Amino acid sequence: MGMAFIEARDFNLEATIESAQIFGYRREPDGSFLLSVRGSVLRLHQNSERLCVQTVQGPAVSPETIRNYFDLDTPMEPLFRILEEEPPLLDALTAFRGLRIIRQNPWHATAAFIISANNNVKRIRGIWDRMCRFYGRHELDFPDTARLISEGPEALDRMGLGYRAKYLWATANAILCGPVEFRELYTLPLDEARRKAMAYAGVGPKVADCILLYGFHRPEAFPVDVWIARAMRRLFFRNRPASAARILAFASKRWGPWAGYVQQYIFHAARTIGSGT
DNA sequence: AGCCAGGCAGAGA
DNA sequence: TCTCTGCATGGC
Repeated sequence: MGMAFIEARDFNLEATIESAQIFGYRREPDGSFLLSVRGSVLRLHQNSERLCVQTVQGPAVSPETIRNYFDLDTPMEPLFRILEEEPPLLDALTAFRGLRIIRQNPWHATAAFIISANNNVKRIRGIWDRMCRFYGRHELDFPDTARLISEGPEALDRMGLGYRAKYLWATANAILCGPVEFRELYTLPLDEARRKAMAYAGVGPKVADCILLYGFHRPEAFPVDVWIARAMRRLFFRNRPASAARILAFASKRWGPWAGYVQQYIFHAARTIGSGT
């Protein structure tokens, strides 16, 4: 069983994993996390600035891959400076300093956030687990597009996605048949990438920004869901009504390339610390 | 027991 | 472009 230690400064493993950017993981009683990274199952434990990585299943994962997966080589000072200059966001920074955006599998992000529409985190996790158990080789193994399609649309209908099943089915087929177009989302200008992403079934403005932020690591994307909309109105719009489009424009202008990162701190704070006062 | 959930698609104005 | 509605399901 391989074991490695990785120096990880300005990193908060718990906040990173539990901030609902990924849904397939298991929290162990001792506080460590079990999750699938690039096809292998890892057991992760953080001890101050040291990350302990154990390979539980599959080939050993290199430290470089771990650093890339958790975005550990991006200096966080610019983000911390931004958050320090925003009084409404100081609590979130204090609570979750070191929360980072994971470089997850693009298809996983696409599937997860198609499932997430008009849904709740508990249930999204339940659906994710069910799909891993049915399609995968183990309980953290989410199916790739080919595997999903191999079982036919009826199998997907039994996973509890409701009306989203047909969206995920259509999008899985589109991605499998057009992998080059899918990969273009890494490099296309943001608005063009948004339009391309929204061409997939079940992908609107919000899910498109989730796909770009979490799946293609484009931190300038800023998904506005009901939690973010509420928090932003309260923190920056004096509780006045503001459309999602207006909130997005505000965030992009104010935080630019870090908007998506700021969003993750606001989102996690809104869901865990609460929206009091 | 009804409201809500990391919204989207389609229709109509 | 904008607003409005129906939508599957289950947690609370």
